[in-house]
Amino acid sequence: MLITRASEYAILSLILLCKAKSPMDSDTLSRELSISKSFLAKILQSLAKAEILNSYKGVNGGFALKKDPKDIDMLWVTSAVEGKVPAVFECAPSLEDCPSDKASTCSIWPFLHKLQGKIDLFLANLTLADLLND
Amino acid sequence: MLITRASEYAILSLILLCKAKSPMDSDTLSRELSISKSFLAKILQSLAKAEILNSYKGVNGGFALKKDPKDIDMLWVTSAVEGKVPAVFECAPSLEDCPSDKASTCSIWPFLHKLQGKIDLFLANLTLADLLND
DNA sequence: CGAATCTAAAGCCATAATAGCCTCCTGATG
DNA sequence: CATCAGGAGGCTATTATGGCTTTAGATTCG
Repeated sequence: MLITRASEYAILSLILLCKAKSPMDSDTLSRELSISKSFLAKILQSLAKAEILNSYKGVNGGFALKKDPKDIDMLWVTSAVEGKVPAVFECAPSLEDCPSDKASTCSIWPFLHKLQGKIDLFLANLTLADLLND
Repeated sequence: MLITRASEYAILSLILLCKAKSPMDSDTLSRELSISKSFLAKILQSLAKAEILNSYKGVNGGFALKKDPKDIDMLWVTSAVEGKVPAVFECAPSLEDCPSDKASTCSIWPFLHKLQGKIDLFLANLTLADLLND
């Protein structure tokens, strides 16, 4: 969980960038999507750092997909934008870090772990191409 | 998207309530889960309003599942707690409400609609029983 | 029955995180 | 070197999270 608007905006941007074959600048994207320009700029920068987008400075610069749409999955996108894999619960990824002394006998950790696995699998199997095709 | 901690806490509570066969009060649940008592109380009230939980006042009162775990799906839970179906984007559920004059020719709506459908389907097909079994 | 007690329900207020705004800096282009 | 667009940081507004208090319904006991 913990999926915020940043992930939404990232996906929307990727859809537009996928259709536009030349780089689009953040200003154009924010106008097209009616999204806060500065917030979107940070999101695009995150996507660039994650190697999902290429960024180009200067005249006619902007952002463009760095990968094929079929190679861009939503887990990657949300992780890049949220700064981490959207975690169901802080303790879910690793039992070792559990602050509780009940770590080894935690009654809900197995279920959280399962839920997290299902969410991750869903996001990982959903690519940008899946959203564009069919 | 727009899935917050409230949904997490709701799921955690349901898992515990599923295992405890007599009603648990919000105070006990908040201690078991190390969650803010007052915030959890509001979440439990939402789940009660959505007919997912029964609530009992007075001595030995608390909350208990109203339905069978296999009949409680995550779309229902998140909708109840977030106050609405977690929407990818405001315009996604209905094209009619689109504030843009490009409604009928919106270049991303079809993709948003598809994404929303996939998320809804995933959540709707994931029941509390699924998290407890296997 | 009536009082005391238990717990949900509902409101208001404080804090923390997210979303959005603005300005300056950096690198690229012509 | 003038201009364009990304990079980075600080600041504000909005929303989410959490705390606290009061009210209301249910139970127990005398």
